[in-house]
Amino acid sequence: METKTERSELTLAAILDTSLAMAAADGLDSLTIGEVAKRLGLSKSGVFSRIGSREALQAAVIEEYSRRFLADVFTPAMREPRGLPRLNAIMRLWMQRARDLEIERGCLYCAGAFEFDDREGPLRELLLTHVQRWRSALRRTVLQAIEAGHLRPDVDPDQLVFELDGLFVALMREARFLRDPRAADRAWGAYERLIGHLQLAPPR
Amino acid sequence: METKTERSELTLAAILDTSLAMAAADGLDSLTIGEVAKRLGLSKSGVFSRIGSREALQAAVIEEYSRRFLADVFTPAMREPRGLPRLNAIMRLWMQRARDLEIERGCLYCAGAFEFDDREGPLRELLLTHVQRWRSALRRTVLQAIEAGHLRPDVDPDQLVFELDGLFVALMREARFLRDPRAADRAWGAYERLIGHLQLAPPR
DNA sequence: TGACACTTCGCACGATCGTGCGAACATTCG
DNA sequence: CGAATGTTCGCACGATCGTGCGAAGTGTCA
Repeated sequence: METKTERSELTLAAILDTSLAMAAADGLDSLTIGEVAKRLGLSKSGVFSRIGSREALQAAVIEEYSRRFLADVFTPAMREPRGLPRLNAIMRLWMQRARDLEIERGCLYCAGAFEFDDREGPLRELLLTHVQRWRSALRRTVLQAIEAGHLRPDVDPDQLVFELDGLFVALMREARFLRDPRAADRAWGAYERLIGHLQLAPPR
Repeated sequence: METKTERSELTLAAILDTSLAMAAADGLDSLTIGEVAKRLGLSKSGVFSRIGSREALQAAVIEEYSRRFLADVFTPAMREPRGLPRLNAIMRLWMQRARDLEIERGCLYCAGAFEFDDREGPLRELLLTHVQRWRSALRRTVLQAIEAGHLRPDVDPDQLVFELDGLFVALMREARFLRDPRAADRAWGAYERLIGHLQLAPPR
């Protein structure tokens, strides 16, 4: 069955893709309708009529980013067995996505966090929801690794989630602001050392 | 001797203080002359004539932030003996400043890093200079701790600086975006565990 | 007192932003 | 073919931005 892709859906997808790149790089604030239109060779009102409003576009960008993030990192890792193997897969895929894409394009979860840390409103709420949903998934995986006996039973899952998630914010800053090409290696090294100390049977 | 504080210097100091608060909270981008004027009860052109240009104000804010940061964290820590005591003092004062001030006002080094990660220009250069100067000081302290035999000789100082600095970016995000009141405790706990594994004589 | 320096204000400018509206265009259907 | 539907554009609006310029206020000193 051929999906009835109307022309509008194609332009909408193009708008979303361009907007995603702009927002990840410079933040959701500097995502302007005029700039999106210019990059796509459309008129400002042409873009506007597709998206309804600027805030709707920003919300759509957040949703789309979350969708791709989960598809790249979480979904493939779910094929690994529960516990430490799955946690390792998550971290490996996460870092791989960072190395292949986000060091160039930027990470919306990182940039957005510092944009919306003091601002109230539906966009903050939406971003927060997605970030916390991801952290819950991470926490669940950590708990399974403890239950499976892969990690020491006295591991505090919230503390570990804080450190794992924080590692990525640190990686993004190191790679994109300081522009240190060794950032990805440093982040992976930090993870290996961290998880090594928390395993039940230490590696050696 | 009474310093000849002209009226203009007082208003300039007030402008700088207000601007610093605005920039730390919402970023240097959303630091607008009109908003500064409104908060101070001045006219827009009154503010403008004091600062010369918007970019000059942003640059002055970066300088002032660095000055206060060093005065709060680095200068007092220099009174501690070289090596691990001084490193511990730095981390304690840094976290204390975070807890007392920056969780409320925001951290310019963190917010600025994600604002200027993809943008070129003199402001990026200025911010980068100050951040790297701070990291150099941190690195020097780590090296002294290794030389003094407080830390294991195989410690990679750049890796450690990455993790220490990254801990703060993670702390800021956790406290300000996710608004977790346990963020400061988690960051301090992560530091203690990290440094505990790198000491020559492990604590036990 | 009048002259002068300094500080601040009122006002206007061009640019850019989001948004609304009616016209132009393409496509499909009767 | 004409009518209808959906997509995009041109244009205008009010708001806000940084900036420039001349006038008003405020103080100091001859």
